Amino acid sequence: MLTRQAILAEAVNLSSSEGLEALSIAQIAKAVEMSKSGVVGHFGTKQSLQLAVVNRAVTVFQHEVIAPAATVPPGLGRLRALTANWVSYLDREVFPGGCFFTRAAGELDDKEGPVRAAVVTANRAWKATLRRQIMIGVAEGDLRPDTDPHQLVFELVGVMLSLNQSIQLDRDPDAVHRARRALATLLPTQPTRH
Amino acid sequence: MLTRQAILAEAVNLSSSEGLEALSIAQIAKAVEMSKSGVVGHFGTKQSLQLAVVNRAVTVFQHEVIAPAATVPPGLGRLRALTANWVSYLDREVFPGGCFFTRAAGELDDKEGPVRAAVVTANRAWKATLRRQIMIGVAEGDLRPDTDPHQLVFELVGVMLSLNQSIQLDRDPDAVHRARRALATLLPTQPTRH
DNA sequence: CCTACCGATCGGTAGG
DNA sequence: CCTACCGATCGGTAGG
Repeated sequence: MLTRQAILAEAVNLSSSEGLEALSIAQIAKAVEMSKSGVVGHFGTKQSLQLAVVNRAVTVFQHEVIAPAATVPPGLGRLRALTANWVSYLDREVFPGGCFFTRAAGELDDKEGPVRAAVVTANRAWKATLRRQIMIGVAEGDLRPDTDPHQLVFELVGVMLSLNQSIQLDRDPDAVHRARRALATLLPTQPTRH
Repeated sequence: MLTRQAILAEAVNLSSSEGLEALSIAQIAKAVEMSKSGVVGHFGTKQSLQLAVVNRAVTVFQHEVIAPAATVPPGLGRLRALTANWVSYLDREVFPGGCFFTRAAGELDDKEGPVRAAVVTANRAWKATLRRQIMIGVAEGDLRPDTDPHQLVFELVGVMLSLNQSIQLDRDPDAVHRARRALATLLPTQPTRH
């Protein structure tokens, strides 16, 4: 089990910077100083390994972005915590090469199969988390009553995708600042309660 | 020269759906019913082929998105035309698998070299085009005087990245509607002159 | 967990 | 433009 974790950690890093498709059992084996068949033994096929990698990335994301926001009361406050953690997660490059899911999404667009499905599920769950906090924020009067939760999620995700690209492609030192400004426009800064 | 164009057309399609890295000379050769060395003869190396593909994609993008907006007067009007064409370009899937540049950007994040540089240049030129129209719009009083052009470009790009992902990953039939709503929020709907 | 091997595919070259 | 080949790498298996 310990080696399995070591293999997975290496596989997540490799697939985050080289891509989920380019993930190579041989490369992982070399990185963890093991034979190729030793690696295969833990996962069976490359596809199972890819699925395990996606699940591991989900765990990391939950730990880095979602869990720390759980201490903040639901609604606009938690929504702001979630987006702030999200910016920080991209800024700190928790995954080498930027957001693991953005990268995986781009790669798996066209390829049907369980790996794509796993990424879609993770993405959907994350959007649902955001939407839930938006709905609570609306119900509590901290967000405008005519707020369309799906629409706001769409726009929040846009800010994060733009941030990810600005960091990774443009290497723009102002990227984080821009993202925070955009978020401030989308979300009221001070949760003014009742 | 005709065969070169045929090879390029095939290469653009392949790299748009499979990725610029996964581009395979052998696959292209099969697709255009030619020998591998026949293909190589036109480009020398895989890297030159990739560069030619990027340039070809730039030409397509200019033809589909930029050129049709040239009839509209510069400023907010043209900016709105550019973004509308951009939405249409993603909606019609001019490139199979979504925006060629978004995909390439995600893939080339980490890999230094001329191919990455070409994508960065193309991306920068496009952002500069948007920024120029924003500045004219501000100067003409059609956009708020406190508009930060870089900031607005960042947010416009976010809308398009979110649209691309919604179409390609989520396959959300409301994606285009969401993008248009987001754009309407960012850009005044009626260019009210003087 | 290992070595040793399989068939397939890769980018690229030699020689014509 | 072709055939024929190169060394490298791929995912996966046999047999231990």
